[in-house]
Amino acid sequence: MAIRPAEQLIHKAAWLYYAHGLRQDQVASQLNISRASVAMYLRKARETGIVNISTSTQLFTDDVLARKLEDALHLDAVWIAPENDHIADPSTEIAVLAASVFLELVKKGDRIGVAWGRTVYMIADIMSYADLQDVTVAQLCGNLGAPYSYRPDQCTMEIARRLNAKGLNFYAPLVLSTEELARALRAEPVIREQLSGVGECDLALYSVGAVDADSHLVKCGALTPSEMAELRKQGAAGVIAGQIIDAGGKVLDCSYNRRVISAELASLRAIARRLMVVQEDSKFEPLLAAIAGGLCTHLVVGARMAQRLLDHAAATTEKAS
Amino acid sequence: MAIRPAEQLIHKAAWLYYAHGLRQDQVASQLNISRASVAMYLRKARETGIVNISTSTQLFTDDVLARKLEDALHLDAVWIAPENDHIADPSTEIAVLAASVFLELVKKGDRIGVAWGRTVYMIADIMSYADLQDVTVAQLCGNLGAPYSYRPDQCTMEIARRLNAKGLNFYAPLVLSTEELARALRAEPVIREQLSGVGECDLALYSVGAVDADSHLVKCGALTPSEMAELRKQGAAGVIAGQIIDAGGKVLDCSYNRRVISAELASLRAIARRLMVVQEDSKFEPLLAAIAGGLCTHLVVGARMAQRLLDHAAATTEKAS
DNA sequence: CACGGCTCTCGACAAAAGTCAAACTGGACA
DNA sequence: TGTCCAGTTTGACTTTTGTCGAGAGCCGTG
Repeated sequence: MAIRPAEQLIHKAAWLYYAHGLRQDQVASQLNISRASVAMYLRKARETGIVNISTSTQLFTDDVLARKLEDALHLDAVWIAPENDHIADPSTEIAVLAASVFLELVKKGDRIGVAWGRTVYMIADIMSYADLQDVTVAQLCGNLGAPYSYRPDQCTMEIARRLNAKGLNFYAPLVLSTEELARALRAEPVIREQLSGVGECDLALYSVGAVDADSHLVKCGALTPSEMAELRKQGAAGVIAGQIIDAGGKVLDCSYNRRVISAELASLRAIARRLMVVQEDSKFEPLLAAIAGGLCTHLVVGARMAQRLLDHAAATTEKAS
Repeated sequence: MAIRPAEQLIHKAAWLYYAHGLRQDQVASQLNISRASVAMYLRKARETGIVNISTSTQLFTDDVLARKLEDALHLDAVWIAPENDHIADPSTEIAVLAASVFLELVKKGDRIGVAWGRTVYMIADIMSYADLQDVTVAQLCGNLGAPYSYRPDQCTMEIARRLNAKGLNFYAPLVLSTEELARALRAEPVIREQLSGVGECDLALYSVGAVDADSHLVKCGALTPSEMAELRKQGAAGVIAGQIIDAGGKVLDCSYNRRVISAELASLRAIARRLMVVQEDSKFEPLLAAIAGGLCTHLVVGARMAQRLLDHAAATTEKAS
């Protein structure tokens, strides 16, 4: 990890330019190189996270709607991505926002737990690089050899790479074929240690999955569409870190869940900051379930979803009174 | 604290430009304003800390010398500002570095204790703005009505202003004329509360003062040159947050110290991260005393001072063996 | 209602930064 | 030793950004 001479130069150029406010040609003459090289070094510095340019995400919390949602759902912070007509792709907007929010929440020395899914991977993919020292990114659930790029281990590793952090992968499959095997595996020292480490995380990043044929669990072969439909009838409302939860946000009592190797919900709740990001409007019920289960303290959603959540909360309190 | 419409625009422009990577003219057409206005908004955004551009200070820790110092003095981290011939003003360089380091160490929700002095004020003055929410900057010692701009309360307030944080000033003078009065004042609920709050700080920022006629304490009239000389004879080695310490880093047993209203050294040591910045080469002995007293976990110094510290440490261990 | 004083905005120009093909390095290898 | 290659570095060019003075709107005031 010793700094290579080339990197030295990048650091120096970045320092002179960004911290001292010199112009590129001044930096160039200080370092005895051409201005073009300086420009190149600076680009590298930005790309690798040697310099960090971050914009405050205040704008998205200062929304009245966001404040109301925080109150109504008892969340620590809510960010709402606008979904006007002239915004090309709301779901990308949400991911960009989520990436910014995430970077704002990460601190040096943190241990971060990440789950997986299209959303999480999209955030990882969009996220800018940062040079955080002493950060660990830990996988929250077992692996699934999916034909997609967003496998659990890939989500973890990509985020670790972006933050220049240590990636901690899970050495187990997400689902096993029998409950005994899952139990036995969970008792393995390596796995047990990893699972118990979840509660020591300072920050979690995940989304919530839908309980339908489009779910990752189905796409990746962990469950068949009919099994999924059956679970739904039994009360499945959402998927968190590979586990099925009911409308109350509790682990559903079913064979599938007993065969899963993943972080216990109690461990997740022990994480101080739990950032949940939901892109799809269709994930309304799953999100409600996750919130009911206290699985989220920080929330990033689109404007439509936010409105729906607020309407629902209002209707619920009205009914109660 | 509600966002004004103008600030809304600044936020939006900053977001589109920095987070989405649009060009200024694209931002301008999105927001239906001229490109010149966008440029102006972006400057404001940078100036007010809505966007944060920070460069990693790795370069200055990755120095071999820095590593050795960390080991030799048992410090958590050391940053060394270069002092080559072509660096115009080493002391400014140290302050710039210290400001960056400081911003890197601050986290949201932190409570920060700051002492005072030329160095601290210079850091505050040089420090770029940031939009940290939920940060408190607390004054570590009583006030001194000095004919300088770097009064204790001003150091505190300026840093608070830069971070967009809450400033917590001390409602007491630094030195009183009698010990009784100091004791009585320390017992006052307001003051007592403030003093006991020091230990709850997450981060401290201070320098160490010299024990000579140039000391702030003398310049500001807290002590006469001859009193200072007398204290020196009694073993005074440095000044920390307005208090005189001996070579071992302990509070010197003297009337002056008993008349001072300031954070107890034990409270200071209870702060997890203690950033000490020393600009002047002449403050070698005071710095040694501060380090001996465990008053510093993170250190920013110039190259010459670093070398001297290391030589001293080597000599000391040699003698011991 | 006309008048300064004020802020905000814009167009045009100047300055700075980004980019690219070509030249140049310093090994690795035949 | 020569040649090839991958990665830098550079000068020249283009694009983007910063700035400044002029003008437009907008108060409170005489």
